[in-house]
Amino acid sequence: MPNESKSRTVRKDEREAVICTVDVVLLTLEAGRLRFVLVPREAAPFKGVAALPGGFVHPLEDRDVRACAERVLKAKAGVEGQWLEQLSVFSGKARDPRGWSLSVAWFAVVHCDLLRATLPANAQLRDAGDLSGLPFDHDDIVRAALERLGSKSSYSSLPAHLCPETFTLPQLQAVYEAVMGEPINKVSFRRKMEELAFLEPVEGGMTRGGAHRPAQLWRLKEDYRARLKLTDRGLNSGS
Amino acid sequence: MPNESKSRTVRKDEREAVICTVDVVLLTLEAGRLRFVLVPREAAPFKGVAALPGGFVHPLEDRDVRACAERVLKAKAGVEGQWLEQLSVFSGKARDPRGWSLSVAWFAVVHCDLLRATLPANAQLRDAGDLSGLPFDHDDIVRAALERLGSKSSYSSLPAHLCPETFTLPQLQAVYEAVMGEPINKVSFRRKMEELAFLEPVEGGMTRGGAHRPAQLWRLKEDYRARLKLTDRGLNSGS
DNA sequence: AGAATAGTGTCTGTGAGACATTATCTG
DNA sequence: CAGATAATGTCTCACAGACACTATTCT
Repeated sequence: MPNESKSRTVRKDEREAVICTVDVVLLTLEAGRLRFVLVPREAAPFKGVAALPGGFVHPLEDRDVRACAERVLKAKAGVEGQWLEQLSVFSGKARDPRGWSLSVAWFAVVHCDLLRATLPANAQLRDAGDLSGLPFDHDDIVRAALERLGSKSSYSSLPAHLCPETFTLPQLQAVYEAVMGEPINKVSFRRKMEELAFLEPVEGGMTRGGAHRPAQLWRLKEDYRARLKLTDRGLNSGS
Repeated sequence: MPNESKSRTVRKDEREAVICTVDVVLLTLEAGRLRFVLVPREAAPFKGVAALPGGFVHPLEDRDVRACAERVLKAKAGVEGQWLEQLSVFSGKARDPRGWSLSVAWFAVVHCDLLRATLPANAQLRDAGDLSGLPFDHDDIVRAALERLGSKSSYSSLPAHLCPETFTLPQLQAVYEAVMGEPINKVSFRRKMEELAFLEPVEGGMTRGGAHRPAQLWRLKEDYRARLKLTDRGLNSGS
């Protein structure tokens, strides 16, 4: 950390300044497809272009970069987010025409109903397969987020945050399959869910289902719900 | 990214500035024990205190934060490092008495002979179990590095970088065990190594061993040696 | 020969996937 | 009752660990 070589001191002139920002890949699952949020940029560069929700780090307002990401998420996408996890830092001279920049990239996950309820009108949901036309290195950031999502999902409670409050096991399985991009064995899936034990059954089947046997409803156990605050266990620590 | 809320613009006064730094946890294995490098801080705060090798991000010199970490590693520990991987960002107002700071933490790995050869005289190797007296939040950073090391090791080629150029399988197994903190089944270990296929045998056994059967020497295949440049696959991307 | 460690062959239990069967709804 | 999907029981195969045995050196 702050160990300055003695020949130089902290200079604050334009050329030395580091532009510190945060970018969030906010993912959701809608109609079985992964999508992420883009909002039009309010200022130059790339003014008006659809970009990841992001913003400068504000030392006076933000307790740390996590708080900064939460603030940006709330301001740009109107969402609190149910899962927020640090991805990686993207940095360098080339990525931002204004100069040398450092962006702490995050990835977040919400259920699409929650998202739709508060998403600003000018925001768009882009299909995860389409990374065309993104400004800066936002395509790289989205790719990193998708990769992380895939690798983190088998098996954590993460994908359950793409579901509504309550859900059936077949629904949840479909989400896992969408996120990991491959079919899962039904029996194995159920065994795994039971073993991991972060689900609890809800009273009352799924009566209004259709012409078939109703399914049991489940929800995340209490401990696994308040993700935003408690994330950052395991690999990713720090804020 | 850079989407500034319209009520404020980038102000460069002291209170708004973000202190951008890099800190590296440089790990090695010596006499079967994990150790990490500490160097005395050259300037206030904590002048003279043993701290992680670190320094300010220099936009004029550093291509990106990875290059910055490499520069710091070279300057403070005299080492090029064989594995360098982004850990996480540590940030906030409290961690540095000078003000709101953002440190990109890295973890690096070297063989102890290489390290000892160029380590500055004022540096020290601290046992991984001893996190006492570290300045800033360096104890948190080291903890994160150790956790990452443990979780990333089973089974990647990472621990092999804690070995000399050539090594025997029993030696390598001991390294894995030290890093993961638990004994490994010999047969499983060998099966795994063969399956992962990043090792190749070296001509000539380990004749001068002792009163027992000599062991085959192995080394990392070409592709797995130049780690510094190629890392950042899988989870951690960006720089 | 005996001690010590390297390296290999084989057995077994665990767990994941495939498949089949039973259960429960609607029309 | 037929059709549809949920839920569960069971078989098999792959794999990881345990154990035992063989191999090769030095004293």
